Amino acid sequence: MTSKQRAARQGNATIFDVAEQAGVSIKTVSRVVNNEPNVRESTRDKVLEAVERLRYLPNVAARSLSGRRSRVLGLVYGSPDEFSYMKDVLDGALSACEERDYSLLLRPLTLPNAELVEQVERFITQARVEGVVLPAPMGDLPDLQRLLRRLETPFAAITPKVATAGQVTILCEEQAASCSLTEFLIERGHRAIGFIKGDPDHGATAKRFAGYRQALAKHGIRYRGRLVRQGYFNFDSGKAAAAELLNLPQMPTAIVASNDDMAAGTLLAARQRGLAIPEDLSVAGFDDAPLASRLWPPLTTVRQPIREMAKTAAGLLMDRLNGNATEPPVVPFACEIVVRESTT
Amino acid sequence: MTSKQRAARQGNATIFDVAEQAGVSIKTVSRVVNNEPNVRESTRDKVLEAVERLRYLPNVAARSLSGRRSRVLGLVYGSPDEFSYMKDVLDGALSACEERDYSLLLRPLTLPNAELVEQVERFITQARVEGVVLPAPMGDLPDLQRLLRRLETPFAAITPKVATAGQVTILCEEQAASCSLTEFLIERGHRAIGFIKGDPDHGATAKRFAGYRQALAKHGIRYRGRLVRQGYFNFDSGKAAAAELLNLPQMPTAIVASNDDMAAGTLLAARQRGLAIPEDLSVAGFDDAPLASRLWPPLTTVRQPIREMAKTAAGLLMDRLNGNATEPPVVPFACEIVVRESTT
DNA sequence: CAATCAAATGACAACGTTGTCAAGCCGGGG
DNA sequence: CCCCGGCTTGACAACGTTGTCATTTGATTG
Repeated sequence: MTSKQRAARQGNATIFDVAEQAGVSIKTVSRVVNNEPNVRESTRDKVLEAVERLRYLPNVAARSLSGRRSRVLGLVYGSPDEFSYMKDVLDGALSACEERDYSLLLRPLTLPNAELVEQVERFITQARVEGVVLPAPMGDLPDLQRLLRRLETPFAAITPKVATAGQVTILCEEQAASCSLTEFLIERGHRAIGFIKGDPDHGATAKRFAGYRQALAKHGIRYRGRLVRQGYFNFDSGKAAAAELLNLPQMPTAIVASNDDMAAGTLLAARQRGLAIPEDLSVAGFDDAPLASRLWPPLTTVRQPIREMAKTAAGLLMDRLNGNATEPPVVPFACEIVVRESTT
Repeated sequence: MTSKQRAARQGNATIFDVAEQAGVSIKTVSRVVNNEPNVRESTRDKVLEAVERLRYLPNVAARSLSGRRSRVLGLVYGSPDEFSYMKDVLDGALSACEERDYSLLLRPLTLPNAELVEQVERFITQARVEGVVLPAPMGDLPDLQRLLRRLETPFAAITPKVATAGQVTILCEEQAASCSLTEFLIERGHRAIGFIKGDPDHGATAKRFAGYRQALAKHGIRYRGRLVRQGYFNFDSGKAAAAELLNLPQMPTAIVASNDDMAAGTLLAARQRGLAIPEDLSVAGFDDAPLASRLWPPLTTVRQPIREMAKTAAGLLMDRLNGNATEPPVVPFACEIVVRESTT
């Protein structure tokens, strides 16, 4: 059986088949396929033609085994995380990987998790993951960062914090956005503005809260702790927190929830008290999840270009892995306020 | 440098290190690690101890290259698909893969797509994907099925159709569920029941519609085509279709939408006409997306155990790949009606 | 025209595992 | 006591690619 027949039968030609077809050595084929320099133009053409004809695709396992490079990126995320967020992260990361011919391996994690370090270490060493993308709030876990540094595995964190020295950091200006959102309400006459915080373990929580306080301070409005409640980025906690705020002797005229799911909970709590939105209460969220535009009334919220952020994160990470280190690796992204009908 | 030192430095021991440590050959280590028979108990213990001590993890690339097996499963999905659905599919498939030490590679596809076959072929051959999981509606694409058969790549389809002879088929009894849902409304006195169909390219669309008609027939209610509108499984199409139904001279007293997103659109259309839900109009959806419980009023809908279905799909697929073919590979799953407040 | 040097190409080992096949070991039957 | 056969074990090739280094080629220079 000739190699050509073998290729046809198995549906995948090897580098030997291409070399034979093009009348060169396998090493030259390798050079052409990997865009290495020092190949004569005519030779390159011959090889590319053979590649084309045989529909040759390099075997990733052999590549990974031979070279140092596995061409695999890892994506570590919290499995119960809001999924519209993860969808965008996934889309962005995958599209970056596709451009550079990388694979993306997923590692969902349930938090909190005592075995986190062990699980991720296993994930990285076994699959020879070259680099890891950490969408928020994964970049905020000190244990994880320490592990990645120990394994000398570069990573790209999407996070509102800037603590990841030396690593790719995709920064969303959440504090500024939260401040703008709060100001938007202040400018429309609101003075008693409630705020529902997110999960304390997420870096975004502090930033969004800081933006709220910053806006109050800027406009000389006294901060009142009783207008602030703790939530956990989910519907039920938002509903409960909102119910408390609406029970206050002096009910706020507006509530900012730290994400859309909690804003949806706020809407429900308001409805249960017979309040009209936005006439009796303005409500704003964060994230511009698909949910936001499906609710009634549609939510005023803050949109982050998550997909682009994730694509940039993965892209810069791969650039670094390949030595094209474009400094500085800290890239800020701006958020945008989306005004809908839940606010007056 | 001894192999032990090398292992310590690089963070990953090889099979040689383990063999040396345990005083056996690499082949014996391989046998132990892969749970192959015919290894003396005492030998097995020695090896396992060495594995433990060196924190040995087999190199997936070498495994893939050497054996026929890549231990990689592919998940082909439509990238704009409803993502709560994909989240469950992903969760389920990943958890099955984790149990069996497989990796899962994702291949999102935008449909319709002329290059579909080429893209998937590349995906499968390059990464040496052993088998493919096809969540609905991917299992309904004839081109894709033909390709997979040509590549001799087994697959597991999650679909309401039963057309995938010889392959793992995870069946959701959507017609029965749709029938029950419609009957639920009929039993509560509704006679003029509108129906919003889904995307014609999805297998689920026909099944859900058939269930609706079945229920009408069963209760002697005449089918009226004007009460049925075409939608495309998204919010806007649902809203438009509902608006048409609500404009009818004889407005339906209930509307069944083929998924929750279209039901959300229906809610909005009803609100814009000043209708009270469920007093003036009952609305029901399909899928029990997170959205369903966040809307007002919360949606009556149909829940499918998607996560379990995907886990079973991936699990059975891997069992087949490993020769543990437990026939028959057609597994039906029942749906469940979730009654909430959008129906009277 | 020979010497020199850079560019182009190739031979071969290495990557870490599994598959194949042969060999060693051990107990039981003739 | 020897032989047989099954359980254990090991030696070695193979998987398909890249890295290293040597060799060939071709042009340039003295």
